[in-house]
Amino acid sequence: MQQQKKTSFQDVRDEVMRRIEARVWDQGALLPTEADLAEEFGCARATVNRALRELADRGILDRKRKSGTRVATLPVKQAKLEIATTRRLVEERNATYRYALVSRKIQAAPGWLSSQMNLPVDTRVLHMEVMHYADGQPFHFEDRWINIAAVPDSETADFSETPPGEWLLAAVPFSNAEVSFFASAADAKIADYMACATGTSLFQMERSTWFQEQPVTFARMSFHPGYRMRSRY
Amino acid sequence: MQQQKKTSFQDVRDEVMRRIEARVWDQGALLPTEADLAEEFGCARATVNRALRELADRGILDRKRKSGTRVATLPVKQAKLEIATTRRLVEERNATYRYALVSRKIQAAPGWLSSQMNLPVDTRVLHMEVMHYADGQPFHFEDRWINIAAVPDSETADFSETPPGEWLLAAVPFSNAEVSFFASAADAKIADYMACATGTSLFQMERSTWFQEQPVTFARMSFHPGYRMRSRY
DNA sequence: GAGTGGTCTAGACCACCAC
DNA sequence: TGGTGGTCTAGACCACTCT
Repeated sequence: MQQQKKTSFQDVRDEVMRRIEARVWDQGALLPTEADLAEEFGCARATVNRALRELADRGILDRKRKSGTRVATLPVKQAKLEIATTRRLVEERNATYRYALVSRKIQAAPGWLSSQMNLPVDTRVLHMEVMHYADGQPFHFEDRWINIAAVPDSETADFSETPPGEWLLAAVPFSNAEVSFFASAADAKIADYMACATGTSLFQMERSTWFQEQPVTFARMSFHPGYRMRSRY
Repeated sequence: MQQQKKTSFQDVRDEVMRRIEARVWDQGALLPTEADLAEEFGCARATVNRALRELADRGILDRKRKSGTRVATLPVKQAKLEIATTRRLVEERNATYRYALVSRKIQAAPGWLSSQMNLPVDTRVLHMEVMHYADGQPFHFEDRWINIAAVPDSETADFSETPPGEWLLAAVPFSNAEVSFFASAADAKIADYMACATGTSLFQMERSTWFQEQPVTFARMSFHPGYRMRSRY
């Protein structure tokens, strides 16, 4: 039996993390320089650099040229939320996914939408209401608005089988989005679709999407009563 | 005027991203090998590697040994949520933060908590209820449970001035957490503290925290009516 | 077996910034 | 102005996995 031949950046990263947790280096403490650590661990400086960079990306370390590397004082933690299609959300729960197009209409953008998406007034938009089901139970109701100018094909696309979210993901694969989560009471229409009482507290998500600075779509999703969005960090 | 001397990994990353957006490489398409790209861009293979690795970390590319690098077909997008102290949340809104300790009691862990945090039954826990205000308006109500065995100092700590969340961040700086977000109706007690009607739909967050496999704390936070949690990706 | 990404090395130069 | 992290290079070997 002999030791692993080389020191990997994971080894360095894990050992540094261990020392931080063990308070060998307390919050705000200055770490040795990359060169010193490289010597201690018997590896190249680039290896130490990659290890420390990864911890800095996670917010565990603060790094500054000349000043050196310090343990972050108020670690800013980040929870990562996976934003997937509804189909995937449902199937991850081992439930059967079903989708229904409720309504579809081309119209001029209402004022609140123009302002929300930063669209010129009276832009032509495609408005759809759709429902997603998990094992036949209401999963969420989706109010979807698409800027036709940004995605001309949407005007003639068939959304009776393919949910607009999935269609857009294929049509505009790499977009930027702004998302917000909140709670609100079910109005009569949504209560009807969700098969719950009016006024029931529902988890909701709104998302605005851009592709190369151009507004593409806005969606409001109202989840079934009791829905939880989970994450680890 | 002359060109920048060297090709940076950012240059490579941005150019690859540009080609993906321009559909030069469509979804699922196989990219050239690292060696080929290095030659094309006139840089070292390590530079290409770093650029592609960064895009793979973002979920834009799928990489496999032997198979090569492909444009991800269903880009799994990740929204990053910053989990900060309530003080910071409030001050980011340019509001004045105020905190109040409502109740503090040491007791045996109730069954639901034992099961939630994976604690032995009847473990001694510190239970606190606290309120956070923004410009004097209720911001959120916090139901906080601390495993005294994991953080012995908590038993004698003074929480009349320092919120438990901030105290714990200093006491147990690098922990793992599981968080869930949902909507529920305000009960009588919370409605009272939040100065809203019973039954009002509130955005809520629950967080369980561990440090080195040991359960540390559980908190349920009920935000004021209308609260939105935002993120970009 | 062979092709591809994953990683490490040793050295070098640069950019930033506290002193 | 010097010290520190940021990055690039050229080469090498390894690990995974497809065929």
